[in-house]
Amino acid sequence: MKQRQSRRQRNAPTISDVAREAGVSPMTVSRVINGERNVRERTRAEVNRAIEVLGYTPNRAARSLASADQIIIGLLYSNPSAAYLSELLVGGLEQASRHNIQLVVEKCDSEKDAESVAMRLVAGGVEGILIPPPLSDQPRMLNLLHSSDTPAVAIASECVRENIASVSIDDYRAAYEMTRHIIDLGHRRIGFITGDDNQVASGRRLAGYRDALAEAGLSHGEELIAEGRFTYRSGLDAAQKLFELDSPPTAVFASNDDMAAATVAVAHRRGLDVPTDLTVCGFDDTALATTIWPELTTIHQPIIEMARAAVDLLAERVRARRDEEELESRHQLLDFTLARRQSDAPPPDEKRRTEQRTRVVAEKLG
Amino acid sequence: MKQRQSRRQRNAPTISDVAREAGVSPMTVSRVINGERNVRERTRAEVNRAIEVLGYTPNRAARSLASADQIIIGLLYSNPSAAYLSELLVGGLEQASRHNIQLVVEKCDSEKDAESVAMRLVAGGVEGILIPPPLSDQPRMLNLLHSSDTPAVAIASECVRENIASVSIDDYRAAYEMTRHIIDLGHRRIGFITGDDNQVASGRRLAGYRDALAEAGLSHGEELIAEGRFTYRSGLDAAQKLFELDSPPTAVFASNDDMAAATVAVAHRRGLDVPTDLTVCGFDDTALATTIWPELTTIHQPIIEMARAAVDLLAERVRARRDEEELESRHQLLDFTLARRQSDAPPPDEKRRTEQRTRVVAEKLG
DNA sequence: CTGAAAGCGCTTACAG
DNA sequence: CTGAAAGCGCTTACAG
Repeated sequence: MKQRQSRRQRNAPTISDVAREAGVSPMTVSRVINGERNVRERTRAEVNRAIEVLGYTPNRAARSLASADQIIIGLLYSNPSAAYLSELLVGGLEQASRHNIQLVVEKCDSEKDAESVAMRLVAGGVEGILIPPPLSDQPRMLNLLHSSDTPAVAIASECVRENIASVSIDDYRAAYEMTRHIIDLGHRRIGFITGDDNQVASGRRLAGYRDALAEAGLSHGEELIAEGRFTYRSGLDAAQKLFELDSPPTAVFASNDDMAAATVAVAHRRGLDVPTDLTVCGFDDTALATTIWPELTTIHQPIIEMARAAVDLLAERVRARRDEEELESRHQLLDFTLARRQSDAPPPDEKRRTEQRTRVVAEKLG
Repeated sequence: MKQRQSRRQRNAPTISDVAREAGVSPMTVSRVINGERNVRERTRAEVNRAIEVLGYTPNRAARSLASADQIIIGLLYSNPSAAYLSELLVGGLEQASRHNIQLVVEKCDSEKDAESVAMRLVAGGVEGILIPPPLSDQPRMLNLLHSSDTPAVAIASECVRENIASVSIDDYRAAYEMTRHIIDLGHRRIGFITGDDNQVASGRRLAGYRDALAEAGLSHGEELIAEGRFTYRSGLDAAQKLFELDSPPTAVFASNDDMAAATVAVAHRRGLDVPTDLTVCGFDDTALATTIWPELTTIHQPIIEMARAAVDLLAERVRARRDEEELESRHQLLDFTLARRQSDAPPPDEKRRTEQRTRVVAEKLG
């Protein structure tokens, strides 16, 4: 009879080696490893000695296969924010591997697609789902997760659902502080470009801006608030509108970096220097913020940490679900920072502003 | 007889479920999953359908337990290209998990840091390293990997080292084809903004531009070639220089999107419409290309596929190394595509161009 | 307190 | 090109 060739490649000692060395069964070794108490003290000591002698380390793959304690969670993303995604993945993967959690990353194309991909993931054994923006702001998506009772954590969204947790920064507070920062520089007429109506963050950022102004006694009408939709294109139009005001702002705070960049472009076309003639601030701290010139003062979100926190939160929920515990939804807020760069400055003095306005008018006439 | 209670906790589909669904043996499913080629096309299709239907994901623990051949590789990146990174991760992770390879993603801050992180990875059991740009263009990094005899694959770099493989697109060919595209639109004076001197791709892109012009009998002096360094800022200066020529170009081909975007900005400041008055093309197809207005015509690199290919190549090299085989370095070229968008058009007719030039001069004098 | 048996989900080695 | 069998290293469920 030919001997079947062994399949072992590494020759690390196994639980059976330890058992043989200690003169017990593998089961007993397993008990000792796992700290179960129903093992006679002498037996335990003997096993520990054998472990020591052989330099035994349990095989992780075998453990999680046998115990079925591995958690698989999914990260479902749609295309828009690629720069965002990279940080998300870095943070998420790190935390997942640390806790022996398998993170399945899936892309979907449309909103419709997202729902079917989510259901396929769940059908495929994924026990919880991580939803980054912009998916985390789609009511249908959240409703689906909610009604299918799938543990889920929404990132950078505070959409409240009973059984969905979230991790985000305090958009209201961040917008408030940015506005304060601009006020402290000496600005009195501060324009604002809003974000997309159907993202929750948009409203919060606007509210932060409003409250900071009100608190400083600078409330003015609605003319300094221009509507945007988070796209560069919409920022172009919104900035245009602000500059055409009879008394244009000396600073513009846009609800994201794309629109802030668009504002800088429009300012340049009109011959305004940033920040000497105009302060422009953004939100999000995407790659664009440090690509263009001048680099944008903006709000930085700790995306990597948010991803880590989201993984932890989700793992906790998945375990709770396995144990059939009820878990209330939890909304975790992480700290943002105000990244100050080259696009802000005190307002131009009155003389320079008059010169400018004259120049612009002259060009129009010419 | 009492039925023994099942131990399965999650009810994820297994390889047997897929096999049953597809009407084959688990072995065949395993072959399909692992991309072995000795499976009939029809069988393979059927298995893939079953996988899709059930939403099957292989259990990692079981795989690595059974195969005992788990490979750990590292992806070492430095900060610059975040949008790039996300695609890299998506492609790399997917392929890695497919082949049961553990991908350790590590970030480093500086070039110096990169070297120590690389060595730490290797000391910690990582058997091969993936190097994306801009690290893949740093001679010291490559030399280190080379001399420490660590299997490595450089992405988007064709730096030749004996034992380092690479995956990239044909930068020369891509630049050649973009230049041809601009010529075919009718342009005769085509400006070029170069990339950073110390990246290999820069030279190749320039050569592609040069050869396309020469072939079309359009070679002119060096005046239409402006030096850039891949940054937005350097693009601003380079574009400025091109526009100040006595006979400025009607089209500008920048060596990357950042500099193309800068060119658009400068054109706008000078009152030139893109693409009516000026065609601007970029390279890389980063997020910026579709953020700004007009969206840029540019060269798209299949980054996700490059990452996949890089993982495969690296795994092959790690295995070869385990078996103590010699493997010569391999340089794999993938296909790029020319993404045509809104920033290119035929050259303005002569009349309009004269008007423009007059306007610009008038502004200067005024 | 201890152990024999079965099984986790996959792959290797072999046979057709 | 396909499959039956054995085994990876551990744990669960059960029986003493």
